Amino acid sequence: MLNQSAALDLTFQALADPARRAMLERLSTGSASVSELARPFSMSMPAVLQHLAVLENAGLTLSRKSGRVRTCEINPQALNTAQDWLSARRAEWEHRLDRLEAYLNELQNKDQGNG
Amino acid sequence: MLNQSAALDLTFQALADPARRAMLERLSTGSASVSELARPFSMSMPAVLQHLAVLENAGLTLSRKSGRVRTCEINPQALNTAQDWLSARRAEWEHRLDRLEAYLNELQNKDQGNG
DNA sequence: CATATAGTTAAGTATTGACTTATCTATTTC
DNA sequence: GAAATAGATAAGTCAATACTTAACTATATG
Repeated sequence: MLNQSAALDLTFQALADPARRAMLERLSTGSASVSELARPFSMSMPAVLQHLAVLENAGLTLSRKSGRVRTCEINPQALNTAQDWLSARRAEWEHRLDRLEAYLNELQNKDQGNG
Repeated sequence: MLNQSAALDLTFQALADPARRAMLERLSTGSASVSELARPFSMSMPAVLQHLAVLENAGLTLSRKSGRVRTCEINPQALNTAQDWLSARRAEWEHRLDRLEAYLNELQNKDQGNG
């Protein structure tokens, strides 16, 4: 069990690499084998495996092996953590802007009363 | 000018650190000086400045100096890049699930026809 | 003007990250 | 069952991160 902050660390860290994002983009269109995921990259297989380990460790993907083929897929709830955090920040920030706007309106009304 | 992928690299990288997220959380409630942002942390001032530089370099924050005080704030459009990417992935992924569902329904209808 | 305050720069260290090559293990397929 | 295929593990390299302390520069304030 991982605390919220550590989960965000892993998630954002995993998303910070273009190769890993590309793998997620591929996976968001359907599951794929390791070699299939590796194909677009000019990168050794161990490098690809490390990227996949980062994704899986962050809970962004799942995989199971059948025969000699490992099939990877996106973990449904995966992006929630990240999206929720971003949404919360934006909500807070917009709330603050609303308050500021209300305050400015109030000031303006007072000015009109005084003018 | 930065390409889309490099911008995402910087953004997610910046978000991957708990101290930087905490600073953004603080800033999403209103602007703050450097020392104000530093206060909650048991971290040297240079370390705080480096975190702030990462945030600003990623376009997540803005700052200006007046007198001897530097005031930092959130950059409005900052979280868009990250949020858009996450939304796109989720959209793709859900679209795929919809297609799968449709396909499974189709299969079921055929089965009923054959039953 | 002396001193405290707010921030900045430089330089060094220790850890983590993103790879590499080489080697090795299972599974298919012919 | 020999050879190709799919993936895994080990170990090492190089650069980037996340800090540190020390020293320095402005701007306020008593």
